[in-house]
Amino acid sequence: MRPEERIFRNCLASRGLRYTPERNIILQEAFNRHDHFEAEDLLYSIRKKEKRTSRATVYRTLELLVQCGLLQVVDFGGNSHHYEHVLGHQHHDHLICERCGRIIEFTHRQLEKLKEKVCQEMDFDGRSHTLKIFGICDQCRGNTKR
Amino acid sequence: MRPEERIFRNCLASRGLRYTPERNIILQEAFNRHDHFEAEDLLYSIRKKEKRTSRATVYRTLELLVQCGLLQVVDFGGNSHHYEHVLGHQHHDHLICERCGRIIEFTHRQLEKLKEKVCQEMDFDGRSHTLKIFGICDQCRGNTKR
DNA sequence: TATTTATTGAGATTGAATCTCAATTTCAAC
DNA sequence: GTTGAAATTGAGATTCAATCTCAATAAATA
Repeated sequence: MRPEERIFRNCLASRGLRYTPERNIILQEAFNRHDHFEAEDLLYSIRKKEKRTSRATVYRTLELLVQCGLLQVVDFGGNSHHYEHVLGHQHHDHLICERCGRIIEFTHRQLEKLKEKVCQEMDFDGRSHTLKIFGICDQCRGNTKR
Repeated sequence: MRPEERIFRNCLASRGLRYTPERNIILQEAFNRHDHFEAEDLLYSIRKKEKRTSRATVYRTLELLVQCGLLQVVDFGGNSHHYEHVLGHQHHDHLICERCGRIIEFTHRQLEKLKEKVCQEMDFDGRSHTLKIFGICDQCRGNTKR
């Protein structure tokens, strides 16, 4: 059994909830993705495969996956939520290209340290953070056009 | 004339747009605020003062104020955009209390440096950034309750 | 004055997300 | 395997911020 499935099953069980076929399909589909995705995308993919699932169930299950620590909500400034995997991915932050919309992940050791420092100075119990840097990516800078 | 008004007038003029009474009211109201606000809040405040303005105009004018560099959109994870002043406020980042929703601003010199470094390493032309640290604020930690 | 262009506002529309509730499924207890 | 309690689902309604439409109006220019 894939690790995400075991975790999801356990998390559900611990709350008296069931591992249903629908939740299975949505879990599979969410973990087939290798980058950020939106709820509507996921719904669309599932329906294209003739697997019937309702919009409500997709949204509900994504919420459960977040609560179980398998997914995370990331906001990139659009009008919809994006999700990304937590399991098997160390914490990272994002570079966002304002021209092509590409999202590039990065990590930097010093950032964690800096965060600690800020929290100490501000007397804040920091638990998580997001850093987004907006700008122009290398590919777009290469293109003089547009 | 207040600096924000001069800037707005200039910015509009340079694009062949007009400084209308409605735009004036919205500018005033936006700059009376001293913290983050939402478009609907602003509309409500204006209407409470018997100044008639349409929803469409508020949204359109806020967009203009962003384009003119007077306001900035900030997302705190809710379902609506928040705006904050740019003019007269140096760049800052945010601590967000997950318990009481309080938003605390902070700045840290090292963060700017770190950003430069990351961009250099990633070959990215960074233009702006946002760092949000989520956690529990000092006040809420003081309250053992809840 | 006539013409062009920008602006406004009421209301319709969009679109993501959530909610409702009857029908269905699952599970545990008997 | 029957029964009852609880969880789950899905179709469609609803919410809500945000945007769009378009006719009426206002301002600038010729």
